[in-house]
Amino acid sequence: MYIYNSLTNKKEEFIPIEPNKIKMYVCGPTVYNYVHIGNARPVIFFDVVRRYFLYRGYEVNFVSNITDVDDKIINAALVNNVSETEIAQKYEQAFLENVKQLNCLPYDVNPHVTDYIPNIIKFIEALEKAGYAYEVDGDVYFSVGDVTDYGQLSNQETEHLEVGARITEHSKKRNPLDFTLWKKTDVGIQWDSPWGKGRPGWHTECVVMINDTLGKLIDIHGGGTDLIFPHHENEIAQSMALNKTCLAKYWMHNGRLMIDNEKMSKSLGNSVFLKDLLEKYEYQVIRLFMLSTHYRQPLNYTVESMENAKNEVEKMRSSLTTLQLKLDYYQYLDKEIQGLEESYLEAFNEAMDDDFNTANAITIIMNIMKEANILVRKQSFTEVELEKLLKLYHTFKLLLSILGIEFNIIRLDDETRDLINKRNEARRNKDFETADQIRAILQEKGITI
RNA sequence: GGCGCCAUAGCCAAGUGGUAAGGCACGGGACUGCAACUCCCUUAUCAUCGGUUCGAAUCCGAUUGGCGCCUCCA
Repeated sequence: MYIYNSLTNKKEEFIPIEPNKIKMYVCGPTVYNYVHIGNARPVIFFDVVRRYFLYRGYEVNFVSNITDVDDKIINAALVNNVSETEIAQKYEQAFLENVKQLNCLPYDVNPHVTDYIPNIIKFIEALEKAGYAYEVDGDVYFSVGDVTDYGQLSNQETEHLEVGARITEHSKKRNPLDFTLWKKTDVGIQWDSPWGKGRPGWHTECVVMINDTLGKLIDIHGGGTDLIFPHHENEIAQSMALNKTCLAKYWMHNGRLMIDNEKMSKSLGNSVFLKDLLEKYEYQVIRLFMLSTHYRQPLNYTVESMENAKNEVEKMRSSLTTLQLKLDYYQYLDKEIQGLEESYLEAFNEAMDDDFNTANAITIIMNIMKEANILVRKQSFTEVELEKLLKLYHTFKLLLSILGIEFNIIRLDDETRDLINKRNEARRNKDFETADQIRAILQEKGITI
C-alpha cells in the first residue's frame, strides 16, 4: 500500500509502526458554529481510510479532537450572552450528529481541549524548561528559531515567510514566526497557570492530545491542506522540540472543497452548512460526491455535480435492490457462499492501495454493477447463475460499505412472494388491471418490480 | 515577495512515456401490456507554443487561464 506523505512530498509504502495496528488522528472542528460542507470532506475521506484499513485486517485507533477553546467561541459566547461551554456543546452535538448522519463509524476518542488544560500547561512548561519557549508579560511563545528543520512540512524557508508575515507593531515576539503557546486573557474563559490567567494557543492542543491518546509518534495525521501551515508545521516543531519525533509517520492532507470554483468563505457569502446539505441529499449522495475525486485534488461543489452523484446513487440502489429481491425471491439470499468475486476485490484493492484512489475504486464497483445488471435480467436462473449472482451481490455490497455507502433493502416474506407470483400469473393471463393493482401494493411495501 | 496546485468530451473524472478507464446527461435502438428499472450503440487526441524521444495527455521550457497557502480556516 502506498500513501502520499506530505512530509516528504512523495508516495511512500505504508508500513505501520506496530504490525497490523494503526494509530490515526484527524484534526476536528472548532465548535463555534455549524460545520460547513468543507468540513465534511476530511470527515468522509478519513472515515473511508479507516474502513479500508479495517477491511484489510488492521486494528485502527481513530482519534479526532474537538476544539472547544478558541477566540471564535469566546466571541460567539459574548455576542449571544451565554457561556463558552454552552456554545461549544451545542455545536459539538450538532457536528457529531451530522457525522452520524453521514454514516461515519463513531470515533474511538474525541478529546476536548478543556479536558486537557493541565496537560497543556505541563507541556508548555516542559517546552520552556527545554529552552524552546519564552514568556513575555503573561504570554508564552514558542521559539521557532530554536528548532532545526522548521518549515519542512510546508516546504517554506523561514526567511521568505517573514516577508509575508504580519508583524504587529507592538509584537512581543522575538521572531515574527514564533507562535503563541499560552495567551494572557482578561475576557472569556480562562485558567490559572504559572504565567497567570489565560488560555492555551491553538497549536499545542493537538500535540498534547495525540501524545495522551495515541503516543509520541503515530502512523497517520490527517487534515485539510490549509492546515499544513502553520498549524501542522507548528505541531511538528513542538513534537521535535520535546519528543524528538515528527509526531506522525505519514501526514495526509485532503484538498479543499470549492463552491462554483470559488473558495468557500463567509465574506463571499457562499458557505453551505452540512446540516442543510443533509436535508437536501441522502448521505450516500454526499459521500459518493466527495469520493468521486481523488482526495488530494480540489473538489468543486456545484448543483450539477451533486445531481450527477444523485443519479449514480439511484442506479446503485436500484441495481442492488433488484439483485437482492431476485435472490430473495428464489430463497437464495441467505445461502452460504465460499469466497467473493476475487478479480473485483483485487482491482478494488489495487485502486485503494494506490494512495486511496477512490475514483478508480468506484469504477470497479460500477463494473460489478454492470455484470450483475446483465445477469439479473434473465427470466430464470440455473443454480450456477444464482450462485454467481449471490457472489456479485455480496461483493457489490462489501465494496460499497468500504466507501460507507449502504442501502436498506426490504426482505421478502412468504406473503409477498405470493403476491409476486399472483402478479406474474395475472400478467400471463393479460389481466393487467389485477397486475397493476398488485404492483401498487408491492410498491407501497417498497418493492419495485 | 515566497511556497504549491490545477487545466482531459456538455458535465464529473481516471490515466503521469507506448498510442485516451469509468460515470452522469443527450441522441438512436432493444426489452415491456404500459411504466420504471435494465441492456446495446454513439460522443474527445488531453489549454497554447516549442523541445526531448522511435513514441508524450504523460518528461523539460515558455505562454495563457484558474486556484490554494504564507493571517482564523478542514
